[in-house]
Amino acid sequence: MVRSLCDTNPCMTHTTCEVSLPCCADGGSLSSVKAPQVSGVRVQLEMHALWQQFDQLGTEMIVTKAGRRMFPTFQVQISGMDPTAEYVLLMDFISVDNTRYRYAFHSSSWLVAGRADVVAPSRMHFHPDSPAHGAQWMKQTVSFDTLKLTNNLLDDNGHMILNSMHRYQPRFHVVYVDPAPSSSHLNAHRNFCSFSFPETRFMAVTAYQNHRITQLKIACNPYAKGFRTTDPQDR
Amino acid sequence: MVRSLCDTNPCMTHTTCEVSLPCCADGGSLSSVKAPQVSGVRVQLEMHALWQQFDQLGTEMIVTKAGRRMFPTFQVQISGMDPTAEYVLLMDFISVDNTRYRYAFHSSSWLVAGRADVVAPSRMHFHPDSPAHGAQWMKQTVSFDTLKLTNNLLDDNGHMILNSMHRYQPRFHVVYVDPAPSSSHLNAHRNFCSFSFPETRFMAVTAYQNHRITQLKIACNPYAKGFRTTDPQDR
DNA sequence: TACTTGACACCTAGGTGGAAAGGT
DNA sequence: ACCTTTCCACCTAGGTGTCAAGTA
Repeated sequence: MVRSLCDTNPCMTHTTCEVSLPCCADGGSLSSVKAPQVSGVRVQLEMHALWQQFDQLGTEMIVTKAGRRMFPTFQVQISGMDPTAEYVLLMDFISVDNTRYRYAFHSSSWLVAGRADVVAPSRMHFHPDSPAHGAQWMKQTVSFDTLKLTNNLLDDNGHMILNSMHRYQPRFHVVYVDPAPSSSHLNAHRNFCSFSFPETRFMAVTAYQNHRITQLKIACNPYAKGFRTTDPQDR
Repeated sequence: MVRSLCDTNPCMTHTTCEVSLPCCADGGSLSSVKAPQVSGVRVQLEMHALWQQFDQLGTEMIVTKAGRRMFPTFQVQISGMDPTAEYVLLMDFISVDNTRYRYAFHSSSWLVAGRADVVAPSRMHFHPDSPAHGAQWMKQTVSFDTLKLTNNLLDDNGHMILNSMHRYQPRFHVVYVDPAPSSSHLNAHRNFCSFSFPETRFMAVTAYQNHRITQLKIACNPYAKGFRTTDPQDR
């Protein structure tokens, strides 16, 4: 099931929508003329049911100084690429709002705690297999399992820097590597398309707040098997 | 210290020598005209002292059905590449002679046991980072630590297929990826150079024969630490 | 009070040679 | 007799949440 379209209409529904790269954002009129290598690209989120299960509780992702993996892992199945063209795949994380949150244990809900802190340096995470041909990307699931989240503003390990107690939306970008170097700058806005899956939004935290999130992580993440007690809800 | 030269003279000394790719072997007159992207490439074997220590005892490498890593690992430091040119790095293993061996425990030596068995299918192992630019290859040691050896003639995991009780010489190849596709076939012999380090020769075995090799492996390979007794020769 | 850090036990994943069994 | 295969305990390497302590 294709869950994302590579068009430029700001999408307000709760399914999927396309967003522009910050550096290339325009009114939408220019970016609607996409290069044929990206215009047909379709992206499907893997482990969709698991993401939804977390999203319904309010997904939290741990950030640490050393860097922490995401769970669930962001994985996609891609189709519609030019098999012979070369692509770079990358991710970034954008702030969902300008808000700092706090968790109210008594009501088990997130409350606004003020304006967002100073914005962390925005980074791009290139998929380590980049660049590769369309055929390579499409033949199996593309996984960002090595991506790590950190709250260390001075991180020099290339991890994604996020502010704890802030909400983020992961974004996925497909960039066509134009073999003509002269045109690649002029047509940069034509050579990529971006995808956001609202069910992958999450709150960055240094320790889990919602106990039901903790339990779901323990139940589903194989590395947390040591904390399982009853109800072996494996895989 | 540069230990290998990219020339075409068959080298009979015990230091280093260049060998041609089997498919491109010629009299030597043609291949002496190398493309500038490979003519200056120099390769230095890492862990040279360790390799020599094993070589003096007669290096053995385990082969298994599932595939076994090499120890020591084949690692090289490269210089002299064109930083902006693209290269593919690969390895293969050639039979040192046409002989099958057996080990005489009483004399602790290898004896000829007849003609070589039917030759195993020859494979190339591409370094997983291939292709990459010269600058990338040169900036740090290139390691073939994921390469595995197998004695399974029907292996479909891409491992290197070797015959047990036969002797092999690892070879390392640097291939310049010519951006002009039409010329890459015509000039294939100009676009690569190869390196052999005699101290990396070894006997393929399914179980270690020389006990001193076993002890040296246990002493130096961190994964074999469980078998260490006295003399903590830890790295 | 509210959040962050670091040490820790407990996992997954997979690389070692040993030892016994299997094969020819 | 000689070689190969399989299972195993013991490692390395690193991903989990917990808990106590630290910070402001």
